[in-house]
Amino acid sequence: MDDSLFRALADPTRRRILELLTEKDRTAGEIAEQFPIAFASVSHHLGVLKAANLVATEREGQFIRYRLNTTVFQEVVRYFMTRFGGEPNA
Amino acid sequence: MDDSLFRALADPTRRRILELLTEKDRTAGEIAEQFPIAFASVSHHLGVLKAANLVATEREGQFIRYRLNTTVFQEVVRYFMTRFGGEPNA
DNA sequence: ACAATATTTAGACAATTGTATAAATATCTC
DNA sequence: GAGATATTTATACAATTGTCTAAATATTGT
Repeated sequence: MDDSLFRALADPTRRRILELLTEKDRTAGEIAEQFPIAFASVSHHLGVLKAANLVATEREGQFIRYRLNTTVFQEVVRYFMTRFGGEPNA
Repeated sequence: MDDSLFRALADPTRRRILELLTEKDRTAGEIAEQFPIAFASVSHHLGVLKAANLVATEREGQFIRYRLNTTVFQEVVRYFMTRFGGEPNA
């Protein structure tokens, strides 16, 4: 399991971004305007999420649209299920 | 979902500690000797895991035994299932 | 080609974090 | 109670991170 994945999930702003993307795909600007921090800061968070493969992007003219990479979330769930989902210890 | 939980999971040493605890409960010393870092550093990590409620402790004489708190892991799985486990977006 | 809009990248800085050593606390044995 | 073992807490420091402003890149429309 990749280290960048858990580091990416460690920040509350990034988790909020992911939750926004569960509702619908959004452009960087649409995402950024939901937060009180600078656009450049949100862009940085988006970069972290993308590096962790939690989101994917597609250019649409001047806009860049972000969407969830649901595959990776399934891997996260599998990680927790297999390692920690079992019966309690002796 | 508590912020301390995700921050606790963000460190690879701490995730390794959790994996060790899936095998069997262990004392702080047994855990610490698995890592190349100082005992005090491992103790710090154990404190973080405990603060996040990912582990619980019980004193056994001079030893302190750590065990997984499986309840919290189920909450983590539920978090990912409910928010990100659904169908892909439009 | 220029100006406007959308987004990222670069550089700087303060806050957080992981690690270390040393000191403190707790338990056990003699 | 003194000494040994187990563990945590305190303090310091280097590395990482989140945020900012300013500059750079990309696209669109005139």
